[in-house]
Parts: sequence; structure tokens; C-alpha cells
Amino acid sequence: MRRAPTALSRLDSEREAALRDLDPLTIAKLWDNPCWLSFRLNFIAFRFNDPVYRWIETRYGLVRPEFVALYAVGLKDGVAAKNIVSSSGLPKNTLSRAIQKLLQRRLLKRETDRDDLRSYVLRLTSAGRAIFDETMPLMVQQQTTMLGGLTEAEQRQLCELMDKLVIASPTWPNDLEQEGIST
Amino acid sequence: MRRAPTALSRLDSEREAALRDLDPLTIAKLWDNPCWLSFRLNFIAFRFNDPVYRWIETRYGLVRPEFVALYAVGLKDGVAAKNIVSSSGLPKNTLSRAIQKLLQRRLLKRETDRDDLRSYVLRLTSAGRAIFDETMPLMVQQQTTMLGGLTEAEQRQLCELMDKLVIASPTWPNDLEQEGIST
DNA sequence: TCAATTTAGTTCCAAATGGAACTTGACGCT
DNA sequence: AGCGTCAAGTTCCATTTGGAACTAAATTGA
Repeated sequence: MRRAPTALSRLDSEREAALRDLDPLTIAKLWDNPCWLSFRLNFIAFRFNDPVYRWIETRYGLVRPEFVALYAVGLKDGVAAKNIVSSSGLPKNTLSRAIQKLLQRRLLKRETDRDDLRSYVLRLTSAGRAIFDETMPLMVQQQTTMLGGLTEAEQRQLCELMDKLVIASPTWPNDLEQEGIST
Repeated sequence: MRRAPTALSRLDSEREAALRDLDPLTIAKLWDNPCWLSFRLNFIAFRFNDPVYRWIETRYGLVRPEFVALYAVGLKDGVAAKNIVSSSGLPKNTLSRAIQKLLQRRLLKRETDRDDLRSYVLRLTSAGRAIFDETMPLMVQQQTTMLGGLTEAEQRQLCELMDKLVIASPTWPNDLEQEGIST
């Protein structure tokens, strides 16, 4: 199933075969599209997210924002809703509801933050941790599958290039501006 | 797969400053997250999509699936709804409605496909083309801004690495499997 | 120190969403 | 040809979504 990184010649024939499986519009979005970054990001992200979230939904009955919250707390114990909002981009009311649901289902617990009484400190219950621990390897497996066509070095490169983008992201504008606001 | 922070000898001070602007949870998702690919994809995609779609919505009153459809037809004249579905991942009923709306607003026209009477051939009207032409440079500008922190060579690398992923995508499973289905 | 503003999280409700069933046409297969 | 299955696009409807207004707490600043 999983192949070792392939030689260029081998890749070519596989590549031909794979291209035949892509929709013609997908081909156009790849190679005849000035917005190459956006398409590749959204397409690859979708191919990761879609199987993962469908599996989580059928397995645990958790919808996407719920799992986003659970995963975030699993990664970093004690975060607040605001952190999940700013790292995920989901609207805060959606996350508020997701967290309520997780509290009801006892997958999450929370206590008010002593330093800021508006805020709550979130933690996983053991039931929540169990879901996190069971899901993580499957997500990693999906990632491994997706990266299977790249060499180790290429995987590292990709990771580092995307790192740079995320790190630079605070300097990007939050709104498109059509024309410079005149001086 | 755990990753060490990217080594950036010279830009350390800038990097420090940028890191201070990232949410602590974002930092954890970057460097303490086995699913590094998923996070980076979704985060960067969001930072592109969010400003772009908000601008398009306020400027033209087009919601996301509507613009997805318009953009697709702009890129490749004569596509059918099914192509947009498979290249975008949006559900087909959502796209059906989006296309209806664009037809009503005379941004799109369609004729039945002679070779398949179930299907329609979609084209932009000149009004639709005008929107496409006005939006494209702004999207490219946003992309240029986002890639501004990478060298030309790095941008090319990123593009090529993501290419390989998209090309390999037809071999990826559409569903997560917990245990191998025996051979 | 105390109004004025901002921030964390919640609630409200109109609108968007997407699964499932449906319609119509294409494509087997015998 | 005739029958069963599949595919393109639409419609139905229960659920989800997210903007906006809200509450309460923190912060600013004069």
C-alpha cells in the first residue's frame, strides 16, 4: 500500500495515472490559476479534514467545532475559549456552543480563571482524553499517508516553509484594500 | 511527527516579535502538535480565505459557494457543476443553489450539454467576467503579501511540494480505517 | 477614582447548510 | 430492446451557522 519514495522515472508513470483521476477543473486550478496557493491549501486541507471529521462524527457524535475544541484542550491543557477562537478562526459563538456540548457530555470540565473572572480554564476529563488519545494516531496516519509521496527531506522542507508563513501571519492584513488609503 | 522550531539565524528578532503576536495555543499547534500539516494548512488557508470572502461578500453580495462557482467558470469556461463539486469539495446541492443564484443575477449563463442531457455547460456573462477580472488582482495581491516572507526559490519549492500532494491525492483513502481490512 | 472602552463568553434569530430523497437521463448487461 | 444501476442536478427540511446584541468583568485614561 504505502510506497517508499519513488524515483523520478517511476513517478512519471504514476503521475500520468494520477492526473487522469483528477477532474479537468482541478487541473486548471493547479496549473492555470494565478491563485495557486489558495487552491492547493484548500484542496489539500479538504482531503485531510473531510475523512477525519466524518470519522469523528460517526464514531463519537462530535461535530467539527466540538472536536476542534476538544483537540485544542488536549494539546494544551488549561486554554480558554478565546485561544481556541484565535487559533482556529471559528466564530466565538460557535465555539461557545461546542464547549457547552462538551461540558454536558463530560468530555471537558472548566473552572473560572482566578486571574480573569470573565474567562474559564478548560481541561479534558478522562473520557475526553480517551477520545483524544484514540483519534490522534488515526489523524497522524492520515497525515503520513498524504505525505507518503514526499521524501523525508521534502516533508521537512514543506513543514518549515509553512512554519514561516504562520509566523509571518500577524503581519498580514485582515482586510483586503482595493486602493491605498490616500496620504 | 515532532518538529524542532525552524532555525532562522538572522531574523531572530523579527521572529521573536511575530511570535509574541501569536496566540499561545497557536504556538502549541505549531510546535507541539503531531498533526503539523493539518494545522498549517487550515490556518494559512483561513488567513487567505477570510479576508477574500468577506471582501467579495460586502462588495458583490456573493457568498462563498457562489464565488467558488463564479471563479471556477472564470478559470475554465464551459465546466459543469459536477466539476466544481469535485474540485471544491462543496456539496452538490449547495453548488446547485449557488449556480441558480448566479443565473438569476445574470452573472452566469448555461446551456444543456449536447453530449449529456443531464448536464449543463456554464459560461460567464460579461457582468460575471467583470467581477472575476476585478477580484483576481486582489486575490493575487493577498497571495503576494502572504508569500512576502519567502524567497522566490522558497515560493517555487512550496508550490512544487504542494503540487505533488495534489497529484498524489487520488491515491489517498476517502475514509479513515481504524484497522486494516484484511487482504 | 470613576466613567468610557474593550474583552470573554452567551443568547437570539434569520439565513445557510448538507444529508437524503427525488427526477431525469446515461450506461451497462443479458 | 428492456431492466437495473448509476450519474447530474434539484428539492425538501431539520440542523447548524454566524452576525449582532447582550452581560459582566477588565482595562484605560483623565
